[in-house]
Amino acid sequence: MANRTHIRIKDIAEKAGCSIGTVDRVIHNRGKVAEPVRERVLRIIKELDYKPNVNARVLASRQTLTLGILLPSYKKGEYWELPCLGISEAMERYNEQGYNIEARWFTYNNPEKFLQAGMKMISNEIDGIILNPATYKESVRLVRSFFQNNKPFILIDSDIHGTPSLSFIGKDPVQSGLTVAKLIHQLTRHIAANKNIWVINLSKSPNQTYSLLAREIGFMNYFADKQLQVDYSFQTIDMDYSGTQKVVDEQIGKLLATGNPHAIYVTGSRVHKIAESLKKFKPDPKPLLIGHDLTHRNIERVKDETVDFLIEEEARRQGYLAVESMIRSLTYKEAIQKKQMMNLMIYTRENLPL
Amino acid sequence: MANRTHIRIKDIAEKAGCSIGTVDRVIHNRGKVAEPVRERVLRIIKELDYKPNVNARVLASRQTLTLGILLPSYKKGEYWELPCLGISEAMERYNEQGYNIEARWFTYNNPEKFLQAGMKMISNEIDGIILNPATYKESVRLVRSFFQNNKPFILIDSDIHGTPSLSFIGKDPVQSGLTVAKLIHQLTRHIAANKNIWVINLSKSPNQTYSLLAREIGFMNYFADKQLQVDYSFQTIDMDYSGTQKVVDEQIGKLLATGNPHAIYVTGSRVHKIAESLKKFKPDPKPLLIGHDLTHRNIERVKDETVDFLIEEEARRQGYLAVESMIRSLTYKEAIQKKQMMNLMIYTRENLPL
DNA sequence: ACAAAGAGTGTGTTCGCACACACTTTTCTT
DNA sequence: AAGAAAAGTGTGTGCGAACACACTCTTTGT
Repeated sequence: MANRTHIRIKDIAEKAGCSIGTVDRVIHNRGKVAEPVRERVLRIIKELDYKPNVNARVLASRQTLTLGILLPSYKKGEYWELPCLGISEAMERYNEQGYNIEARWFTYNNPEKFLQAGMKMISNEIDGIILNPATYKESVRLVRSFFQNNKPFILIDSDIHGTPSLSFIGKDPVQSGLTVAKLIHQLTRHIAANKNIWVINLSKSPNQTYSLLAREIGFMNYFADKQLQVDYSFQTIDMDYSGTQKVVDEQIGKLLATGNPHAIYVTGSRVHKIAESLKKFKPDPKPLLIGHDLTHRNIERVKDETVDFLIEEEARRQGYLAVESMIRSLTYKEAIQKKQMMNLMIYTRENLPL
Repeated sequence: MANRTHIRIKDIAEKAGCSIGTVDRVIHNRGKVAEPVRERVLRIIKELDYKPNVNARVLASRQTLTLGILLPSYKKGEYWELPCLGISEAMERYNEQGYNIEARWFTYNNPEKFLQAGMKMISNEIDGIILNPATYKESVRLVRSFFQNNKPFILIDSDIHGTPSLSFIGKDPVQSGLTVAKLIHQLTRHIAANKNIWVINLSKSPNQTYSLLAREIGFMNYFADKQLQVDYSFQTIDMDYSGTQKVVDEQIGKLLATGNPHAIYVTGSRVHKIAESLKKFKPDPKPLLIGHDLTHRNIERVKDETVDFLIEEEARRQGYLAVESMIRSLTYKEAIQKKQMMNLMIYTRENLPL
């Protein structure tokens, strides 16, 4: 019961010898306040370590926040569904609690659409933007416009370094590659022969190219650092994934004809496609298969152990945090952590969630 | 701006043709309400899917919640520090937001103390209890008292099945064991010889015994299921950890004299002790070393790769969620999920957090 | 028949903050 | 010097829910 633990703006006003209205003006940087008074109030706020009561704030300011969401288009079960689920979850949760958060969704499947949709958001009454950057050039252009139009934005999944974003939420793809390399190294180190490793870049949307490449770089770096090139031979395969399983099958078939790898690393989220192929060709011994992201299809393949390990970067949480960070920033002008790095999770059949 | 999205008790009152006071009485089950009115109100609440505004609630009800925390005693850097950090973090966060959460901490290092401290909490003005159960017998006794005295409680880390707890927060230790087994299996499968595995139970506090045993069971089950007994030979070692590294060293020294294992699984959180020993004896080839929990010391050993993998069960988050669940339950009478299972994380040098 | 007890209901204040508004005092204009 | 503009400040209302209180209308006992 007894709660004079929290200090209120009223307390500050009393100590500063002014009214709560003035304190309010200082806190929100609005209206005019005499300089000495402002300083006094700010000093007292610091001294008393004033923390605004979030509940009272939300209750009193019945503003509606409109978020603009700009992400690659996706089909059900694909990677981008996960961040979207996180975004929706966060919005629901905040709305239930009395906030008024709205979203305007935009998707893209090529750089032009990306730029186009992004520009639309500027004119609209959108308070903050959450986006995944497509190609570098377009992203830079877009971000510049955001900045000039004073639209705060948060990047998720892929970063554009040196950008004036509120925050980047995601993970260093190089680190992902390193982790996969460590796994493959450890899992194959007792194989006597020279180890044959495939690295498959399976993607269609050009936007993913960067992070896939970065993963590959991390992957290769691991082996280079440990000077393991003698024991391993690598083959990088860029598959232009056009949509059908058949195309994948064909290519895998051809490749298998040239030899059976000990391990396959699929740098994107479509490792299940490779798993399907492998199911058909049944190479013996079955190569170790590692990929990324907990999509439904990938999870199924881990369950039947055609995929051995999945790495994931808390895709869903990325979306959740993006919304949360944006709300905090917009409604309380709170400073947001510039980089919010996700954990890298390693999943296998035995520790799948659920 | 335009927000008639949320419905308020006032809206319900209007539709039901009564005052907000009456609605309030229905919602909180207090005071007298005519049966037909109560039913009408309840119906409307359902129909309109009324969700109370959390902010208004917290703001209006300036109650102080006192939580009783009953956990094993620990030194800095040990496992139980992690859940405690989570608990503190949650309390801080909620207090910052206008709640008034207090905690009363109790620790134990033997079953008697456990029971004793637990009983103390009943008499005190404690609104809810978060505890880790010690031995089975004492836990059952204590939990019965809680129940009879109408003290809600949440179990973390270890479960007592069939207990009338608000929630259990943790992970099935059998699953942990399975996961470690999978890792060790995969990591050693290409070793030609018969594989020699040590399972070390290193603990002093009897309360941990159960989860350690369960992990061992899960571990063994994996190999049994896959009928791998032919390829593997296991040696279970119960080390009565008395505190000094020396004792551990001695025992490890003796064991190594009898042969070099291919892999070592330490079922508790003290794998760093084994790592230290291994550093001294330098068995060649270095056995694979796997243990549990992201304690500082374990993290150091993963960094220098004397420990190869750590499994963890989101220890910190367990504490956080326990507090959060308790608050939700106490202040809003919200129903809490009976079992909140944590993710099993696999960590190695390349994907350590931070 | 009248008071007391009980059942059922409505009103008003409060929580801490946001924000609109009104107000006073000072400083410019011409 | 008078009026306008700017600078600076305080008050009041409302957000949605909790809770105390006061009130009306029955029912019961004597």
